[in-house]
Amino acid sequence: MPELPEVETIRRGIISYLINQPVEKFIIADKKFRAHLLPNIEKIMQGEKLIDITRRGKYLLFNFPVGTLIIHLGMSGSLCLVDKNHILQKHQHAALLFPKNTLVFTDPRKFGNFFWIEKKPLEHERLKDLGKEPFDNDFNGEYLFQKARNKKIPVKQFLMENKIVTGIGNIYASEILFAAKIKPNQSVQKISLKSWNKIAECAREILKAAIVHGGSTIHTYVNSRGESGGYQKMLRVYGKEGKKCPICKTIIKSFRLGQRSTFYCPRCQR
DNA sequence: CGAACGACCTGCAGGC
DNA sequence: TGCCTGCAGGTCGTTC
Repeated sequence: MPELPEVETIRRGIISYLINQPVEKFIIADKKFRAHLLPNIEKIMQGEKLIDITRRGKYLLFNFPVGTLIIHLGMSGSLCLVDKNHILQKHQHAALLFPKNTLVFTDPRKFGNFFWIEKKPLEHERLKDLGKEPFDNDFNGEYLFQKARNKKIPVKQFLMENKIVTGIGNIYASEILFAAKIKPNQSVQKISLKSWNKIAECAREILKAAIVHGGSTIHTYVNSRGESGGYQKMLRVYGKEGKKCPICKTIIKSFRLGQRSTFYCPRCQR
């Protein structure tokens, strides 16, 4: 579900409701989801005031004075704000109760992860090797070009490597390469600096537009209504196999690349 | 070392 | 209606 735009949309959607609020209670409803936490975490977090919610790649960081709760939503995870009297439903594995709202973590497939780290969250094992953020000033064609040396993989898989650039997943990788007019299976060895610049530029544009429109999937995180994000209807190739290319009307094709479905226009992308 | 692939989970759509 | 297969927004660990 969540790539960078969805995670960022969640962050923006909940932060104003929760910032500076103390945690009244932290509930772990399902012991089997991937909660890498201390046994006494409920006690540790009780009464702690939420200082800020930040993001690194697809990870959300809930910063408290005593430490940081790091949340990754996996494939099917979501966070939503519900009323105080909410009763946890199926697949709702954890909840953070604040004075005015409750934040609920829902994740049918249980690929999502919770971590707790006391100091320096960016040095957490899962975060320390992440690549550049697409919106970093020095994320550009030159950076990608350098990273691609010594690599022999298709460009789409390259863009989905979090050690190269964080936050681009299966949907946006296809969308970005369509915008950049590059074939998903093009070897990174064959891509010119000029094309890398185009890819970097398109990545920023696509991701920015997706954030502005509330992501492609879940949109409303308040009162738990799971609506589609506004960017869903702006997708140009992802999930469009058999439909016409919005630019040239050629039929969009799809194939498997690295075990992931991949979409492209055979005429626009070369 | 990089690259390929199975594993982790549950739900749903489609074919028979 | 039910069973089977394959697929779904991610990423880790193992193997070659």
